[in-house]
Amino acid sequence: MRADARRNYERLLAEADVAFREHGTDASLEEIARRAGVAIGTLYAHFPTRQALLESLMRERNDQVIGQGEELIKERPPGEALEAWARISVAHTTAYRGLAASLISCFDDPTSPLYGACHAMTEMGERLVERAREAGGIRPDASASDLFALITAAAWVREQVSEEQAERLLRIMIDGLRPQEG
Amino acid sequence: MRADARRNYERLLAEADVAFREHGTDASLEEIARRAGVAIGTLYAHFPTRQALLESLMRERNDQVIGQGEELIKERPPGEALEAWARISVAHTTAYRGLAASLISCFDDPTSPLYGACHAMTEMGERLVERAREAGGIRPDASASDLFALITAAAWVREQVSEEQAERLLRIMIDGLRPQEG
DNA sequence: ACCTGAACACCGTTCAAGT
DNA sequence: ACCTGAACACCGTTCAAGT
Repeated sequence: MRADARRNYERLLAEADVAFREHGTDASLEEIARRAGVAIGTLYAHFPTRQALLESLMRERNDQVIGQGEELIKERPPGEALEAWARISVAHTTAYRGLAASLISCFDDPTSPLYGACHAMTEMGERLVERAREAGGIRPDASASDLFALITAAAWVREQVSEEQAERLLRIMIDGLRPQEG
Repeated sequence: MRADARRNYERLLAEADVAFREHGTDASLEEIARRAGVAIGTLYAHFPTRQALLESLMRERNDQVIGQGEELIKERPPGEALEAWARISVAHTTAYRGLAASLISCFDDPTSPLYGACHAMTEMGERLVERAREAGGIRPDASASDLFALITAAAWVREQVSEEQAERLLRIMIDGLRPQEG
């Protein structure tokens, strides 16, 4: 990659982050290009779709979330690790308004640039769920895709509503994941 | 209201319903006007905002949901009534893609045309929650706003994902609403 | 009292032409 | 190898002019 191209790439990512933070994932691509000091065609050359841009922005952060899952598995009892990782993932999915929707909609779309990210998260979820299930910490029928739906739903609520309210629903969902009597 | 105005009003509502069903609540207003056979200005004269249009579309349906809540209170035990009404409300909120977001975002915005609908739903939720709480059917700290968040979150998931997956998460959320051990 | 539709501002996306 | 920006298609919203 040529040096000027690399520089444009970095500036586009930085401005996209600013714009997505401020206006959500629907932010204007033209404004991102303008603020990065490049023509709109340059943005499209580097990122053919909005999802591709989003994927590049999330990549590092996503790796971190997976890494934190590994650590939790090593250091914490099953139920605790699962809940802690769910909370980390919700916070992660709250980076931009609209991100939760982008993530859940690529869950079963292998052609999406974000599919890899979803898949990696689901695999880590699978390990945490499996471990908690063996320990009897969660209901036996709970799956990794339930956890994924729970995380994105909690993040979506968090986008729209007070932190207190979002926390209350997250509490209810996590409790609902535990073994049920009767 | 003049007869021709009334006719335009009705046609706009009918076409908006078609468009929202097909493209979600972000459907093109210009297309709705075009299909209704009126100029775009006429649409704006009848419905100053997209939310106002949505509100008119939901009004009847909303009254029905409240009415069904009344019946459930009369005919069913507290826990059962609550769960049944939650399911009815989720289905109601699934009418158009994007409706769950519109509803939750007007929850604490009294200036929104949809505020009345949210408020009515929350009041009915309050009655059902109160009744279930007295019977010990739900956790003592659960509130009507928790129920509202739960319903919209479940509807949002349903918009994005298979009915089976949505049902699984709804089951988890409703179970999490029950009294928790420990 | 209601309707029309041009006008304005904005956006996503492509692609021929430039360096 | 990469960048530019005009061109096209589309949309939301307003408002002066018409009936």
